[in-house]
Amino acid sequence: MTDIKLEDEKLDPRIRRTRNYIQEAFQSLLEEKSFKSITVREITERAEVNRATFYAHHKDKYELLNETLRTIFQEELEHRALNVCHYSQANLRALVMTVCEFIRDSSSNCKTVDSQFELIVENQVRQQIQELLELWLEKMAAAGDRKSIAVATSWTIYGLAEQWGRAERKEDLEAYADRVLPLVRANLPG
Amino acid sequence: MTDIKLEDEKLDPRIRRTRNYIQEAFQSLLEEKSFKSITVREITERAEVNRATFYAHHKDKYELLNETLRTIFQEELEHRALNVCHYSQANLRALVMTVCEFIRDSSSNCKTVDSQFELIVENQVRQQIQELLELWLEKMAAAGDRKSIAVATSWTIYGLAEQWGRAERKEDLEAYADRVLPLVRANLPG
DNA sequence: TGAGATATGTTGGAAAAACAACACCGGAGG
DNA sequence: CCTCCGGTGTTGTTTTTCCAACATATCTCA
Repeated sequence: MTDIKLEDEKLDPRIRRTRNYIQEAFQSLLEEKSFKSITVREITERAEVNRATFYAHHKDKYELLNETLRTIFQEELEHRALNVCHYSQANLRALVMTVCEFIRDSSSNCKTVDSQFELIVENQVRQQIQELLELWLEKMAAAGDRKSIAVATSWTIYGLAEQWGRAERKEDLEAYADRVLPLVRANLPG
Repeated sequence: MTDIKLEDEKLDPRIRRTRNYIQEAFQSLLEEKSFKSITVREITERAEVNRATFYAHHKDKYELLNETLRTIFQEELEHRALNVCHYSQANLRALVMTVCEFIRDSSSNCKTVDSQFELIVENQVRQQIQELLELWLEKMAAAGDRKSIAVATSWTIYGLAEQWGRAERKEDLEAYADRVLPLVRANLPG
C-alpha cells in the first residue's frame, strides 16, 4: 500500500532505474514470446543490467511476473481511483470492467500465453481483487465473515471477467457488466 | 576517433547511461533556455543524477557543451560517412552543407543563444572541421603545410556556413554550397 | 552596502551495480 | 551412455553512484 508511494518518492534512484529497466525489458519480451520461453538472461540483456543485479531484486522470473502484474493492475486501479474509494454498486461495476479489460489486454499484448503464465495471472489478479474487496468491506464495517465473502466474490469476478476477456467475439463491455453484476453481488451487502 | 567505437562497445553500462542522461537533459534544457542561464544543478535534476556524479564526468558545464557538440557533430559526419571517406569536391561540398545545417539547427533548436554559447560552438565546430580536413589532406599526401591549410580552410567554411545558417531568409542550400565552393577551395589542391 | 539565498566544486563514506567465476542442473545429440 | 552447451542461482571483489556536508563564490534585493 504505502510502498507504492515510497517507490516513487524517496527511493535510491539507482534502484528505481534498475527496476524500471527490468520491468520494461520484461514487458517488451512478453509481447514477443511466451513467458515460459523467456530466460532471465534475456531479460537482463535487454534491460542492459547485470544478471546478478536481477537476482538482487527478484527471486526469479516468476516473482518478477507477479510483481509486474501487481504494478500494472494497481496502476489501473489508481487510474480509476478504485483504490481510494468506498464500496458502491457503481464502483463494483467499475471493478468488474477493469478486470475484464485487464484480462483482455494481457491476452492480446502477450503473443503466446502458456499455462504457467495464465496461472500466475489468475492468482495474482484475483488476489488483488480480494484485497480491494476486503478493504471496501472493512471500510463499511460489513457484517459476516468479510474475508470469505471477499474470497468468494473475487473468484466470481475473475471467472466472469476471464469469460469475457478471452472470448473471441466480445459482447459490449458495459452491457456485460450490467448483466453479470447481480451474480457478483450475490454475497455482498446492499 | 577510436574512442567513439569504444564508447558504444565495452564501456561500463553505468557510465554509458549516466552520460546519456546528462547529455539528454542538457540538450532538452538548451531547447528551453539560454546556455548561460542553465545551471549544473538543473542539468543533474533533470537527468535524475547526483550532482557529484556530474563532476565525476565533466569539469563544468562548458566542458559538457564542448563534449556534446563534438558528439552531435561527429554523429552528423558519420551519418554522411564523411569521417571515413577521402578528399573530393563532392565530399567537400557535403561538408560545407553539413556545417551550414548544423549551425542552422543549433540556432533554431536553442531558444536563446548567448555569446558564451556561440563562442563555444564556433571553436568546437571549427576545430572538428579542421581535424577532418587534416585527415583528408594526410590521406592524399597533399603538398604544403597541411595544418595551416586545414586551419585556414576550416575558418573559411565555418564563416560561410554561419553566414548562411544564421540568415533570416535562406538561399537554397545546394545553390549556396555551389556558389561558395570555389572560395573554400582557394587553398586546397585539386 | 550587506545579508541571505543560491550555485559551484570537492570530499568521505555508504549503497548499489558490474563483473568474473563458480557449482549445479537439464536437455540435445553424438 | 556421456559430453557439451546453455541457463540458473550465488559469491567476492571492484567500480560507480549516491548522499550529506563543507568551503567558496556569485547573485539579489532591501
